Amino acid sequence: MISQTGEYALRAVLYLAQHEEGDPVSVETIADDLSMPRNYLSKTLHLLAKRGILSSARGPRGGFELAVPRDQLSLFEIVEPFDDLEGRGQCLLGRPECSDQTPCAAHHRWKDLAQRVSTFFRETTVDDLIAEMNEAAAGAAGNGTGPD
Amino acid sequence: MISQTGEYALRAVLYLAQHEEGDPVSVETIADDLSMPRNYLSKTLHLLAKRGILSSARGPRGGFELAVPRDQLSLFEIVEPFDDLEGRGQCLLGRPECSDQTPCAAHHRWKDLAQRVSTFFRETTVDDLIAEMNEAAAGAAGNGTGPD
DNA sequence: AGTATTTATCATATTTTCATGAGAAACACA
DNA sequence: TGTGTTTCTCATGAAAATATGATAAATACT
Repeated sequence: MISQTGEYALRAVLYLAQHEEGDPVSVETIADDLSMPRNYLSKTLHLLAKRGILSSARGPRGGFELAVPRDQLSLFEIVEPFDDLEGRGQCLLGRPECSDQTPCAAHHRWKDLAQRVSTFFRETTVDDLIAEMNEAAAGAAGNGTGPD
Repeated sequence: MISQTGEYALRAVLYLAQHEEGDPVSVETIADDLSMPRNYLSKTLHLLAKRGILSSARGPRGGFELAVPRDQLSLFEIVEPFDDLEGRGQCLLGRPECSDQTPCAAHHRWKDLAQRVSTFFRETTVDDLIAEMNEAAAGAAGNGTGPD
């Protein structure tokens, strides 16, 4: 659905959202914890910083941190620099123009689903996912399954 | 959503479904009409033939044609040899295992949509798309917009 | 049999994506 | 001012996806 790079971006931002207290987090730490290629992640996060989604600082006590409140940061903004989620690539048959007026063979059956995917990325925030993780963790704890 | 190759496969099969009367269609013809790389398409269709979706014949009057009734051929079968639509790649965060029991942060919000996409490919047939094209064409004809 | 046509197959090239490595630039702290 | 830490940037490499070209194998037709 999304590229490897987009997935790295998403997971790294999620990680930063969970470690918001205190100093920024270094690429080294993120890459180690999430098993990602260090320098590649560095470039990826740098681009998100240029987009204003993260802030970066060099030198000791430097690193990356969120530059936007978690509940105002959509998945779309994180992934969009790396993957074309809308516009081109929207048409299942790859047509540059595919609309209600100039539909491809799949248009009417596909567009609703494509729209839902688009909406998912635009309306789901980082905060939503963090909240869901916490709920899942809490649910597991009270489940008899136990933590760990 | 799907790879270039998967898209070629889909469009070519659709083309074959629209030209089912008479002789098989040569790769040359399809590639020309749909603006696809000829030899690459040849390999792509060859794989579909090995899967039993198309039948191929060499020599004069040879070419490809559907080996399965249009209304029994799902988009899934056509695209699956080229794109992993289910299983891996299903998890938005790329986890090898992601289920209700071991959910990723996005699992609960994403799975319904992923399921819908999966269902779309499994349940939509070539015949469905052809029918929709014909309806669209008929609609345009009666619309005042006119054909052409 | 011979010839033209068409798929099948192999070798290779190109492009894009993903990844690694080294050094420059900025910064905190002593 | 110096030193170590970290991002930034560039150069390069590896792998996968996409594409091209040439030839072999099969077939229909004369």
